[in-house]
Amino acid sequence: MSEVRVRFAPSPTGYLHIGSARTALYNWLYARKTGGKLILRIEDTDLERSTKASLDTIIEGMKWLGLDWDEGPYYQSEHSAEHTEAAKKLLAEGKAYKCFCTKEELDQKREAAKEAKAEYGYDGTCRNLSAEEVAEKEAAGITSVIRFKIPDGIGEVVFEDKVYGRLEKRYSDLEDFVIVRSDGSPLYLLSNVVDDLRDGITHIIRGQDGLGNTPRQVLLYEALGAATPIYAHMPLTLDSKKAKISKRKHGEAVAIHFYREMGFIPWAFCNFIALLGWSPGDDREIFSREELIENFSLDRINRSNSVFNIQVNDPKFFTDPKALSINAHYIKTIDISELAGMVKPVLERAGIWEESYEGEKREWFLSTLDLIRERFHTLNNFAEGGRAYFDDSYEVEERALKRNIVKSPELREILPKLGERLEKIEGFDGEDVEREMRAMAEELDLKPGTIINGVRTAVTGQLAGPSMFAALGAIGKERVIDRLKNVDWLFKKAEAL
RNA sequence: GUCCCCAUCGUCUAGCUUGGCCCAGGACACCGGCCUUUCACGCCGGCGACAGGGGUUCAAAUCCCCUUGGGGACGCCA
Repeated sequence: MSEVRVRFAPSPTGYLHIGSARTALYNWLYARKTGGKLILRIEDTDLERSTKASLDTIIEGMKWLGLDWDEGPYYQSEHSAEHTEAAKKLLAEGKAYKCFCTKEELDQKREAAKEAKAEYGYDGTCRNLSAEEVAEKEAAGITSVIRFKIPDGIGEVVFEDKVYGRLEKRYSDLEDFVIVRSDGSPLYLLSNVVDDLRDGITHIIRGQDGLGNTPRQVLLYEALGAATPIYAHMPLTLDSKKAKISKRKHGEAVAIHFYREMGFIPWAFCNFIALLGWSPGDDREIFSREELIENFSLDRINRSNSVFNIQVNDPKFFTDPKALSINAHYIKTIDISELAGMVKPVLERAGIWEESYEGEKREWFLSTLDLIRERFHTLNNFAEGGRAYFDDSYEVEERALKRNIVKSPELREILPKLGERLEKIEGFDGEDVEREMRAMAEELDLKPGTIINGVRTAVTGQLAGPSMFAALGAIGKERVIDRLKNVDWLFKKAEAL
């Protein structure tokens, strides 16, 4: 059996979104699994809408996701001569014909048919023009498009889809479609087939929205005297209202770069989208690259569409909760030095990165990450909820302020005093600190929790976090004492509430 | 309007090919409890689905039909 060759063929008319990323991922997985090749081909024949900026974000997105390709990028627009050549061949063989209907006429007919609730396919006006009629119209300077001629008779196109099984389409349900515009430029249906032929594509893995094109493309392969590739149509990704995901409607929340900006680990994101329409057949949901490649197969792709459950205006989730939970899983379990490499750019962007984290403070940096990563969901959390561990510029959470400061105004005096007491103790290990706090609580006849939670709020700005004493150890004696002695800002904030 | 595809918890899904092991399993979310100085940590528990109706069969989530619902395609877009 010959080598598997698959392709990812985006059109550069926007950013890479969830749906296209998943298509890219499935193609990549299949190529890697079979030891085949993934070809990246840019379908830029729509010059009007294609942009360089869009192309760049698509490539960046692929790279960020870690989906590498073996050939390309190839550009469809560079092969338009081949496409029109193929069209001419079909024309010469009588498998296509020139159509002189104008766009306006056709639009009108389509509108009329729509209103009359009738079928609105092409009616075949120019299908049987004689050579003389064609010559006459051309002599009169009327421009024409080239239409592919659907075979006559009551036959049907039959093809096998890896996901949907055997599919058939009657010729009578197909209309003669345009393959070359009146300006001589080729159209997608044709270009796509010609390119796939040239690139030696063996398997076409694409979204189910391409299913309607398949019968026509199969006909094109046959007319061109070529064997058809193997098809695998994947179900679509819908939004929570069950509408197809689109850039226009959903904006940033479906853009790949959005997930990078929000602090996703690339592979965690791949892991998540892989599960939108595919499952291994058992309960596993977390896969390393190698495991996913190993387990992936086309025939375990679902047939039904899935919902990408984006939450809008949800204070807790900015995207599908499951995506977040998978990301959190990776944050918790990934190798700590690998995590450090991912947190670095986040801290840099937040302006709180220090070179020493890769030098003399590396030990401290790694153990601190390990301490706080437990309850984080995104990499950005390290610069948000984790900010106090790295810098003094942290904010205080309103909920923490209300619960731990507003209710205990006496802390305004107590916290600085605690700072002084801690200053006097020898070391700074958890036990000593804890003993000191509890002793102080007893002396003042307060619940230990009041002091401990007050300290948490003052020193980290957070309501939640790791064990307080471990946290203090990570932040360090000096900074802790400093923060405890200067709690006025907190109480001013509390008063301002 | 025509054609095509799909249909299991709120969401992602397992089970459907080869009916019985499924009064349907897991994950996320949600709710409750425990742990604790705290928590979007952890642990334990709970809620929660075979769209509806007909068949076939000793037996149907699994097979067949109809209805309903959802999606897609029908461009001189890709």
